Amino acid sequence: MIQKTVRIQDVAKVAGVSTATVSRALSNPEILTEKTRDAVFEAIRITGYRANHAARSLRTQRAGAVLVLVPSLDNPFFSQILAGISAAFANSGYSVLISDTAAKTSSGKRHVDYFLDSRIDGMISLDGGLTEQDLASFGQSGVDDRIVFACEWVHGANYPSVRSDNIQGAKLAIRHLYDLGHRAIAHVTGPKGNVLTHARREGVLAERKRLDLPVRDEWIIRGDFTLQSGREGAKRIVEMDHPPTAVFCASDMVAFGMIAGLHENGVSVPDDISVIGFDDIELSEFYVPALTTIRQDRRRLGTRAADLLMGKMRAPEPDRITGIDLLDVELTARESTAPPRRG
Amino acid sequence: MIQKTVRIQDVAKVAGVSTATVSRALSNPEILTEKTRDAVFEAIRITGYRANHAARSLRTQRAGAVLVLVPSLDNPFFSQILAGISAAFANSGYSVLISDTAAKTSSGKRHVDYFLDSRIDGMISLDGGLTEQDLASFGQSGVDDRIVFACEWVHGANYPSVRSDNIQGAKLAIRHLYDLGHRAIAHVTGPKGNVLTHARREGVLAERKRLDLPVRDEWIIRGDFTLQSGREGAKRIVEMDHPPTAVFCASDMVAFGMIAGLHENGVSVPDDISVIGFDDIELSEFYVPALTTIRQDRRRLGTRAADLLMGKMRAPEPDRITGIDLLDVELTARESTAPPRRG
DNA sequence: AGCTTGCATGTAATCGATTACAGGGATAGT
DNA sequence: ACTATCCCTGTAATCGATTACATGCAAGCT
Repeated sequence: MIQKTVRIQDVAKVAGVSTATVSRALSNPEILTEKTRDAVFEAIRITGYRANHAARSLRTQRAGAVLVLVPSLDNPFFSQILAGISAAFANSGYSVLISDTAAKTSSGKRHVDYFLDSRIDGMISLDGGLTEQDLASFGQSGVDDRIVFACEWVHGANYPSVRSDNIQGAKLAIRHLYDLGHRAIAHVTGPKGNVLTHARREGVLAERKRLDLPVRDEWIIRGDFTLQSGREGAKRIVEMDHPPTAVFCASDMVAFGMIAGLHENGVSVPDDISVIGFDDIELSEFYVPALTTIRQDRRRLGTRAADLLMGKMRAPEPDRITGIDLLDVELTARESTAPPRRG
Repeated sequence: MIQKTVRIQDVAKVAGVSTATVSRALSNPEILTEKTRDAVFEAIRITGYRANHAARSLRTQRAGAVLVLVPSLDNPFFSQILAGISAAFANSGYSVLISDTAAKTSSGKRHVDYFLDSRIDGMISLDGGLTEQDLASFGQSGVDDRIVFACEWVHGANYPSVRSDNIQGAKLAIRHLYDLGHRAIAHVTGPKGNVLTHARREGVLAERKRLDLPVRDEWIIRGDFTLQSGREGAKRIVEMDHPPTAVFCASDMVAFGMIAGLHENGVSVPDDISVIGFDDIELSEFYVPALTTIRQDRRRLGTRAADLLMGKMRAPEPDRITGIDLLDVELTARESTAPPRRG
């Protein structure tokens, strides 16, 4: 049964008032007489009226939606951040659109298009790897001040961002391995150019230096946050003349790939080699061996970013605060790390 | 630099034509003279014009967006389905909105609201657990024929759906364990009321009967597709007087939880107990032991559903085909299953 | 030449909600 | 009683793109 659209006029007619009054009942109920207000709400109930989003959006020049850019939905790491964002926007009148940047590359669609088509009012990017071109487009379109980064960020650009203390996290990881007695420590990094890769490696190098640990170029292994890259890292390690006794992986997914890869080669974790990850996704507790890792407060990363963006979108304009909101991380020790085997 | 909005009028002025012509250049370029068309495109280039989505949507009465309902983004199972959906809609003019139904329950927002606000033209639900109330709302609003289910479906309701052959998958799993020599086989189900739970259990029971396997009530264990429920299942199993020698888990995530839980209790997989999952998410290959599982073609599940929905949305109306598109599944044998230990 | 046909383009109504401004009624003050 | 004030409500313009209908022009036909 298709029922033809109920317009604000229909409600007005039923309630015996003007369209303006109906509109006000919805946006400013307190300025109406109680009697009028009740009549309108009753009419809305009777007619089953629902505001047409397109019409409202056209008139108010606001889209009522925000876009979240996710590097990859394959990685369960992002789910809790998204949950946090969704929760924060739940009763705000904004819809949350999610777009997977990895999937989107195939189509030629650019993200600034969402702004330019006035489909969104703001954006949270969990992807720090936007192209120069994208960023330039944002600048030119004057939407710069409705963009917030979470988790990742863009090096050198002045967007507000919420992020974990990655350097500190990496230091904690190295320190943990050191305390267990490890000296030969390898690190599987994230992909080239990624800001997290850089920050975490920086933490590794700093702590390694501070503790005066032995250094070997081959112990810094390029990865890309995927399971597959962890497995490849494992292959590299088992072929080394001087293999490390412990590996710090730049993400939990990499750590899983690493442990799986070592396992395939008959190397046992943590008996032969210790492995530590980064993120503390839910699965880490359920891996075998349970993964020692650096915990990020993913949900808070999301809610903070959402609150930040809502503030930006509400602000009159000149509020060009581009602060960095740094969240603490902590070590979660489980089974995948242990003292090195006595040679 | 904020530049004021370029309207279709501005383009028309620059090109020396009417607004109608500009509009036509965008929607029906072939009906214009080459000369006019070029002039319009040139003017669009010069002015940097972008169509206002709200205005177009208001006039055409189409939202240009579809909504995908996901039970939980925590489960990486859904990522590839989403990727498939996104890819299918990539150049269709539709945006894809993603909503996590688990996260949404906290807010009072109902999914039919998206239709009623004319924010979306159609919906793909990966969640078969919509409330009666939701379904009734869809029916009343006459949006029934713009809804497609993928992966899950609603029992007894006549929505078109794309799904894997769950019964067959369960049978394959049981058969695989049987062939390895197992006779005492347990099954951790999905949550109560879920259609997948039902189908997979049905497959288990049918195959168990066909192979004349021993039956024990406690060998059917209630789960809910989560890691946690797998772990709890493991706890139940280790406390049994007559524990099974193999367990078929209703999802890979449950299987991971199961293996982790068994491990915590000193039970080794597959040496002591074999475990098989369902889904074949990417991680299954990287778990230790690598998980034997039933493979679903997740990406195709997504693209098929998307194509189906696009057809529905294009159709004149009466095309009320409510078919079921059943996709084949296959067994992927890995390390987590092995012949039972010789007592 | 006069008339039809067909095609390209223009004019203006329209989608539905918001809101500036106008208007009207009640209350209070002199 | 008359006027000023305030508050509530109504009228109508507006947001920007689409499209039914009108128009005008050129080509083809008799």
